[in-house]
Amino acid sequence: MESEPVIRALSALAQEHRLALFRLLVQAGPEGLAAGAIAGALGVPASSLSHHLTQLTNAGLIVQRRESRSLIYSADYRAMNALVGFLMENCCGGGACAPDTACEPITDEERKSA
Amino acid sequence: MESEPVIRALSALAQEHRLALFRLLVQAGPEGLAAGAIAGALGVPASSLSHHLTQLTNAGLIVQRRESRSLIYSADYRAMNALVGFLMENCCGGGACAPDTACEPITDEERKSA
DNA sequence: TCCATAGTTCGACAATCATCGAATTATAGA
DNA sequence: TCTATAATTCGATGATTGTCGAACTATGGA
Repeated sequence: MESEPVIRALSALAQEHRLALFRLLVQAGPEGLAAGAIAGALGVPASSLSHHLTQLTNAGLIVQRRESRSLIYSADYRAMNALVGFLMENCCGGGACAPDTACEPITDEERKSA
Repeated sequence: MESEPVIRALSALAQEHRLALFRLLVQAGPEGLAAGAIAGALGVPASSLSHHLTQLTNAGLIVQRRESRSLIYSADYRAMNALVGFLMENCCGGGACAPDTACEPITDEERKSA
């Protein structure tokens, strides 16, 4: 994987409203949400939201589909997973560097106790 | 976890040189690398690099230690893992949304075939 | 066709960010 | 103490980004 699309994805997520938006869609699941519903949930003006939706779409993190007059957005889980994989890639030079937990996503247990 | 530190971490990584720098440290393992060695590896002027090192440090993604005249930087794996956990949090509303692979990091097999 | 609804594009402005040389601070050795 | 090495801080500059109202485009129903 090239690093340029990764930068785009990270830049897209590195913004308060877009991070909230992406997480909203991640939690909404494959059904997604209409642009208007998102604007309401986040309290962001329509034109600003549209700008953010474009950024996330260009980054490949979300996808758009039309349903009558509404445009429905949903998270692209594969893109998110690819991003995570890229960050973890060749952790510690590919060798044994530390307990497994150090190179894998934290477990639910760890997350709750944090 | 609050979203503000997550934004800081994502912003820190959303930059060509810092992403390369962070990945360099991830691959270098716990031993880390001296600032000068990093500057050489990335081909970035010392003052620019220092700026980036500060950003990554403030984001909690890397840590610094002194070893004689050199300052050694190394990746903080826990921070990276916490970041990943945050992005995955409550995926699909916490319910069964899709095959497991959709909410977990991709496997090595998938990564290679991409 | 005409109107209402759903979103996007445009344009301008303020704010933040990356860059890099010069000056500065910190450590170690002679 | 004096010098050399290692790295950071300072300061100025150009570029990118977030914001939002107004104007525009697209769809669907009467």
